[in-house]
Amino acid sequence: MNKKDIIEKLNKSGLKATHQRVAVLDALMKTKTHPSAEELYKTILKQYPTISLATVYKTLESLKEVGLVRAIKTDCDYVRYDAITTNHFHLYNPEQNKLEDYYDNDLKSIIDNYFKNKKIDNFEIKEINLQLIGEFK
Amino acid sequence: MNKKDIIEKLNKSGLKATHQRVAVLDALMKTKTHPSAEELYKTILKQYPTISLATVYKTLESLKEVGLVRAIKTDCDYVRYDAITTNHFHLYNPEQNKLEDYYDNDLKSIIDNYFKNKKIDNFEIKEINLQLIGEFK
DNA sequence: TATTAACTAGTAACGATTATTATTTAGGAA
DNA sequence: TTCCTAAATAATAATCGTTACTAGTTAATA
Repeated sequence: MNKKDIIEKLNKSGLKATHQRVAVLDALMKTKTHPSAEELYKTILKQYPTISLATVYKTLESLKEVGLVRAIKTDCDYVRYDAITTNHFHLYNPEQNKLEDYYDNDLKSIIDNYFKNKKIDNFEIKEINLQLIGEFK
Repeated sequence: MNKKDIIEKLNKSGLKATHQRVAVLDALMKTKTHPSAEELYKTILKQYPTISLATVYKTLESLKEVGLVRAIKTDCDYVRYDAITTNHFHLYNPEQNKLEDYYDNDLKSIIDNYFKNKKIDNFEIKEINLQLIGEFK
């Protein structure tokens, strides 16, 4: 995705398309490692040496609020981020601290269909968060 | 579950059955709110006024290592704990910061069966972590 | 181009968690 | 039972990811 598209994405979400926000969203969309704010900051510094770590945090928070970005909590002690593309799940290994996307439309359908029929008392599902813990081979 | 059973549980797991560990496990098993270490500490203080917060943290870590306790990460900024009984899922609302157990053997079977047939390349599942985000009514 | 609300940089502060260390204790051996 | 010792705890300092603060800057609109 090029810069124009990113700027449009931001504007559509009601956020000012600042250089910093474009840089953060761009960097996050380009990686598959689900970086922390700090990792993202270090990456962005190479292209944008004056950006502040606090800005990266604040930007991620703003992007999260408008739904362009998702925070992923794992067993590790910092938050990792995910540029939202489509519904997917995650594979995680705590020893390696490795986190990967897992796309599985079949499983997604199965779970979605399940909850179409089975309603939970006193709870309305907005989002399904599935993390598979295990070992990468 | 009474104290004797808790002590046995600890011994079976290879942990010394100290008063502190019994108190922590007992308190965690008695609640359904999935408390944080600090909340648990405050609860335990009433019965055990000399226990230290650091001990609660360390104890939870030990119990987690042997599989008697599970850490639950949510959108909120602290870790919540769960005395493991049987496989279950969680319902969570970020605004209310409310976290509840969700038992659903049907869904559990569906997912387990799904992964009996469908293997993920280069990944062996050890545990399935499902959080349903939504609104309590 | 001028205006201004929104945003950012730099840094201090916060708070959940972990590390440290002197003291205490659980559980096995004598 | 008493003794012994490795393991655990209490108290508190330190850590570190994240957030708050504030003076200065900028994107977007007229």
